Amino acid sequence: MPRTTFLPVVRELARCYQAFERLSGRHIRQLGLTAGQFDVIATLGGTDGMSCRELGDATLITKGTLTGVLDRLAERGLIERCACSGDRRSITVRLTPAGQALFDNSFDAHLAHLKPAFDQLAPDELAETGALLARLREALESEAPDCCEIQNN
Amino acid sequence: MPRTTFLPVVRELARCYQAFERLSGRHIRQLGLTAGQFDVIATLGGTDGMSCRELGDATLITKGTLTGVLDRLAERGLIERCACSGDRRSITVRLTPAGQALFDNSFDAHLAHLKPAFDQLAPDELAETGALLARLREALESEAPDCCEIQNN
DNA sequence: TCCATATAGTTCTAACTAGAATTATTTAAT
DNA sequence: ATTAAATAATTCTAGTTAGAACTATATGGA
Repeated sequence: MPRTTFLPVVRELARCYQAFERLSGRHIRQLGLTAGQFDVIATLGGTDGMSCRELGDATLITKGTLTGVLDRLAERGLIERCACSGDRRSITVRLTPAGQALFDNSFDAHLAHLKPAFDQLAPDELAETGALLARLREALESEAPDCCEIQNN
Repeated sequence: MPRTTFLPVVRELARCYQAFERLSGRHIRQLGLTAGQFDVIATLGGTDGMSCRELGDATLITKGTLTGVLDRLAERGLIERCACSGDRRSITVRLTPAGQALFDNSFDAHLAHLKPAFDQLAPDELAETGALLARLREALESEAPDCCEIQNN
């Protein structure tokens, strides 16, 4: 019996993700940012700030890592942390005017950098890819619950 | 105009890859290995060794990183490096008997750990996912050539 | 009120990451 | 034979990674 029908899919998933990171990362580095830093800037752009928790959820950056990423962005004056919510455990992270300016100047340029690659697929192919990836992700998540929330059995 | 038809796909790609890494990594860590270490063991398993270059290509591990991964595997006696090829710049990396035993004991178990997730998709869905990922990867790679091999224009 | 538990963010550790620079060796062209 | 360019692996740097431990604050019972 063929014991690994899914291994080729795993391989393509990894290679595809890596190819995206390479194309995307090359441009982001030209902006003087890392992938994680750009992710934070792009997520905060157009909002009036969010907590570390929300930011971590939106960006896929783990909370332990997020602290360091925010430290470096704050050092460069691109974001600011303030205790503006009622909960004193929580902080609100927000783009500074400089961070907002960077977002305005770089986000569309970054999309333009990526667009030619995605234009090579037909719209319905792209949509189908997204749908299948979502299905696969749900399957993977159902076997690896985010936290300890193993639902009864 | 909708300026970002492809952003949702990017998002799903990242989330799906991360979900896989989480499911896979959890099991691999129980074996006392990291993802990269397991990748090397799994790639070398059943072969009679390969060079760092071949290993890097097969595993998606960058050559700078590979040195460190191999160092740690060698420290633990799971792989060995020897200068067996004609080219004295090159080394051959090979599983030791202990490494081979680890491969024999863990590879099938790891597949079994992943299988329930992939079983949630129909075979033709899996095949279609793999095909679309391959198409997207090719598109991404065509815009970000691996090295400096920009083909004429 | 007091206590157990949960949550927000930070800190810590070992390992991985890309990319650039370095060393040793090989190959190709003079 | 000699030199220039290419290649294999290692080293180096700054940053990211997951996970676990930690501190501070909040919340929901007894």
